[in-house]
Amino acid sequence: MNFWLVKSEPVKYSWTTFLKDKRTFWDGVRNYQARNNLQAMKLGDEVLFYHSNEGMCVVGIARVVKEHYPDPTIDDARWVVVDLEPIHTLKKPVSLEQIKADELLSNVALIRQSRLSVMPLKEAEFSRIVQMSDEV
DNA sequence: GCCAACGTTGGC
DNA sequence: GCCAACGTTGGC
Repeated sequence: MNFWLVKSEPVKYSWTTFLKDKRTFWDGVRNYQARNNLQAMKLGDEVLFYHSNEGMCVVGIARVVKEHYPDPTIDDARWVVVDLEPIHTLKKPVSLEQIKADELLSNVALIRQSRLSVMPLKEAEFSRIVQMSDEV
């Protein structure tokens, strides 16, 4: 299994909306690196959901329920989406500040490449963030 | 194929 | 609202 982190601006698509929808297709990715990450996602992979701009924290855990397929919102074969469903809301959101301050997380792309919207996480990084949310 | 100009993202 | 990072575009 692989682990990922996706970003969304709460103004555009928040965790709350996601919970209400129960399931969503992750669209809007228009960056090749992020796209490649989407394509690498496998059924059952776990995905941290991060609120960018407003909130700036990891708020929940989602799961890949359908692997990549062409983005239905655009007539352009280059872009793909995956389907995600929420599996857990973090008891305490983990802020960017906390992630930055943590030694184990100093290499995550969230910090090093702030503009990337879909990024892989190592299992250790994933579980570290979950641990910081007081869920263990 | 290089590079300047420009647009977008996202933290502060 | 500003600015740094960085991707994309287009002229040469």
